Amino acid sequence: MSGEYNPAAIREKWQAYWDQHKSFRALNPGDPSFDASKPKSYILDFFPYPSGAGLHVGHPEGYTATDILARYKRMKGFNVLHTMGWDAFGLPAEQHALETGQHPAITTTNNINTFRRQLKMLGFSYDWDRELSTTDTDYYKWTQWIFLQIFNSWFDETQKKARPIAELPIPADVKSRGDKAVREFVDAHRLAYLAEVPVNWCPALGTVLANEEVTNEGKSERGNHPVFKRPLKQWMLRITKYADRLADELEELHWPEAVKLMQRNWIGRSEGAQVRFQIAPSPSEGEGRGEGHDFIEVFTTRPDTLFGATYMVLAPEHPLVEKITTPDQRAAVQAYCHAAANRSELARAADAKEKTGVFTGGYAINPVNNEPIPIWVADYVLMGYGTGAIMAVPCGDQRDFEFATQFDLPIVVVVRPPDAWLANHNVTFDEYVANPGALSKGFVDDGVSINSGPITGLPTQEAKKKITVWLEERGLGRRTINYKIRDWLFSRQRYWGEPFPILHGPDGEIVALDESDVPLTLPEISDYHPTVTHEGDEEVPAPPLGRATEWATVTRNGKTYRRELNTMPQWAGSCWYYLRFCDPKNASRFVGKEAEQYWMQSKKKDGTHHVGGIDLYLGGAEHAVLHLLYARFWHKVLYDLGHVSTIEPFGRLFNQGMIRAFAYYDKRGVYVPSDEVTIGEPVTVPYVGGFDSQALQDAIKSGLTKQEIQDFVGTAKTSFYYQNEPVFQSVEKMSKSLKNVVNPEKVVNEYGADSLRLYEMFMGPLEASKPWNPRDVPGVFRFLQRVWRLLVDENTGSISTYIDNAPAGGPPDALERLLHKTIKKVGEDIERLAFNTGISAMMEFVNEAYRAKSIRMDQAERFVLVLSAFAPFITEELWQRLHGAAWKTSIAYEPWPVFDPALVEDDEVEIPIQVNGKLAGRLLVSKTAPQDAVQATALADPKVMEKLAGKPVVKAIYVPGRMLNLVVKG
RNA sequence: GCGCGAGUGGCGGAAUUGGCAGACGCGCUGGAUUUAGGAUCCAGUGGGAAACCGUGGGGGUUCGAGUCCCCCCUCGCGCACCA
Repeated sequence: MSGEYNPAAIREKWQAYWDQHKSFRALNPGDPSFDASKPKSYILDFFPYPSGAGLHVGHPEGYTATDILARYKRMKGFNVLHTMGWDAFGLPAEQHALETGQHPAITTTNNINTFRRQLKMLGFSYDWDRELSTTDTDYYKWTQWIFLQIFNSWFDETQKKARPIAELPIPADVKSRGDKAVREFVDAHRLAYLAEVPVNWCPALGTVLANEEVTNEGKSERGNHPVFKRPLKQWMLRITKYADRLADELEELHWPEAVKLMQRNWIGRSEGAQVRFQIAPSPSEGEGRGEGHDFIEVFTTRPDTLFGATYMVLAPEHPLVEKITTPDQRAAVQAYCHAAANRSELARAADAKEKTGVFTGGYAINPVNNEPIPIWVADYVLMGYGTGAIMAVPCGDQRDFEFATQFDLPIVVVVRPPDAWLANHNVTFDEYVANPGALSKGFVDDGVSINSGPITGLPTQEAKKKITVWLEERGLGRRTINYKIRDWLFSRQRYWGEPFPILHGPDGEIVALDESDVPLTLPEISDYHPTVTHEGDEEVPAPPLGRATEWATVTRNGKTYRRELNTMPQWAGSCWYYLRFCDPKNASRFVGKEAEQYWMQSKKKDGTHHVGGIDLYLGGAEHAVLHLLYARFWHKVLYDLGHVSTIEPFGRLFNQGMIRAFAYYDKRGVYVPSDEVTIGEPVTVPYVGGFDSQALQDAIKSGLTKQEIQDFVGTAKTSFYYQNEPVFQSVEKMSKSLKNVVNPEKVVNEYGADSLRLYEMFMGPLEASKPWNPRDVPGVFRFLQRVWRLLVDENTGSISTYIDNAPAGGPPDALERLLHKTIKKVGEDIERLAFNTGISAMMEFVNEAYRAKSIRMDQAERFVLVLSAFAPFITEELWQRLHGAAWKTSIAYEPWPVFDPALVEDDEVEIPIQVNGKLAGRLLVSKTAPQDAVQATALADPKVMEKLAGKPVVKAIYVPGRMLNLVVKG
């Protein structure tokens, strides 16, 4: 090898070495030579879906960050668990199979091979012996096993935890009704159950879709086919039982607050009251209607406004609509409900500005004042939330207010707004009460109850409590908690997923396979298309697994059973992979107890256990809600059943920001090719700020001239040119259509893996969304070249002449001090995932050593150690070269260098001298210098004297080692 | 509409607790070396001739504000009739 820095050759050499020596194998408790005295660190990436496109630059961003931390922790003496696997079930491979006929397993294997090869190029220190794929039989065996645990348990409300189904108490009256009744009772309490639920049904794809697989236009994300809401019998997981724990137990986690908030919002816990409204005989209809026990139950968070309830609204799907509607309103109501049924929920929400609705002709009795109030049907009330019916209080709710003003329904003010609010809206209290509809908005916040019987005069919070008690005493209502979260729709009509370990008996009996019967492997089929069958008029999904007729039929004890033909959603495999990584080869358990306890339990500084065991879980924000919520739910079930030892899986969570791309467009808003844009003199040109290019083009098309638009929008500075015309820079998502996708493999080939790693970390804060600038990559490459030339003689390839072989020790020189600072700074920055500033500190050190053209051998070694967490390839090579014949093994387990706190602090510092807060001069002083000495020196400084202009100092603020501020009058 | 986050040179960004704004890198300018350079090295680089002015805009607190408070603007993300 010649002496020049050759990243490609170095990469190949060390990649092979690490592979051969299994350098990053992590030992488990019980393994020979496992060192139990070391602390552990479990550092985990969101595992990828191995798509056909291979790695994009977003993958290495997170993976490099965790790799730096993993390498650092290893050098700090931790046992590190750092692993990689594949979330490989899912729709793309199946779609590919539909198009090409290639089995999804083949596509998946090919894609995994590409991903693995590309990841290995980047030098990540994964324990590749622990690699797993959710599609491995050995893996999904245990996914099915966990499903069986969920299926075979129920939620005990008193203990607030899951328990084995065998422990479910069966009420005597159920028992007395026989085996079938008992079976149905049990099935109705399982955490996994079959239910008829409204789902997103896409006939063209032949499958049910999750909400997030449906676009805002009510089309399928794949293929853009229409999607309808319809009831279907599907597998559900009872996640709602865990709503409180999922919300409350977020508290202790070291997670971004934004993610916690998103999860809490998704769970959507709100406290209020359920209130019963009797249905009244309609005045126009006379007697005979609404007799018996008919009542409408509503949920409200504002029971204090009950006296202002002037009408009620039912969702169009509400079961009582038909009963309540009077004959003369029937046609209108039916038409309205029919129209609502044919619009997706999303379409209904889209035109939320316009309230629609129709009067049923029926009335209900307001339980607090016995007033009859009209019952309407309107689609702003959703069947899926609360009871599907509301009491409408126009004065306390913005939507009710809008509806009331639109349909001219009475508005009764029952909450007195604060005076400030009234003043803000230019009305007096009397004017507001007399005519609240005159304003464009009602008052919906907390105030003081008025015209409200027993709660009149009480502030909102107290009024809520008192009226709830009042209702409870009279049997009219009770305190309730409502959640937005729904049970988890857990089945898909697809081939490429985990089969359910479930049999259906001839009489509708649901039978789970024994634990010893899993894995239930996917059968081979020749056609992956889902289809529909017809049951009467109904289209019923026929999942592709139905084609495996032999597989699907099972005979037991002379009875014929049909296998469940649905498969599990892609989320299933990712719900527990972090547990399998602890013990991936275990054949008898989903994870060995000892391994689980070692890797998943994490101690806090005070010695107590952290609620969640994984020390760092890092990935994109796109999984902020669903994946993390589902995985937490499974984990809690496993905890309740005694299978895992922590209540939460992910102690610390971090979201990396998205890497985007610069894009350039000209004054007409047309994109120009990025690689032909040049930088020139900054000029000020008319600019269409606030427009994106599409909006701009639309504006031009709609008749505005370029000049008119420019006059309207002002000017901006640009220094980018395309064909001598100034162009504007914007930041966009990388996309195939804009042709701005950066391929990491190309960057590796051009600059080396270390440069790619370093650049991705140097771009900016890990959590920030930031643009990829190809122009900046050579900067970090040059840094690595400088490191190389500092330590290696380019002509001979032996150790550089800059290296001074003086023994370590002796009086600390400036470089030694800087090295100690660098070691401290880089270590701290790694811990807080601030890699960009750590890299800049290393650059400063190299610049300094380079300026001096001299570095001691022991300093060189310590610096290489620090750099090795970031740039593993070049540092392995340098480590070997620095040691010559004495070299033994990889740098990866060398101890992280220690810094001396005394050498990190400078004794003498330059501090600013300010006069009235403005800089007047600088002074080199001892850190511990007393104020009077510093002040005396400062006052003698000519520049300071000039600033003071002879005025007396009335006050002086001195922060030792930081600054001195002299305050003068005037 | 509601919630969260952000706005700093020509560009990416730094400033961890209210204490020298612009670290580090890119780009640019000048010089050295070189047959040549998209290589390397050295120096300079917020604006302004200067006094001074400068962290989206306006106000405030403070000896002192990029950082804290109030109002507004812009961008990004999330939720979106959740009663």
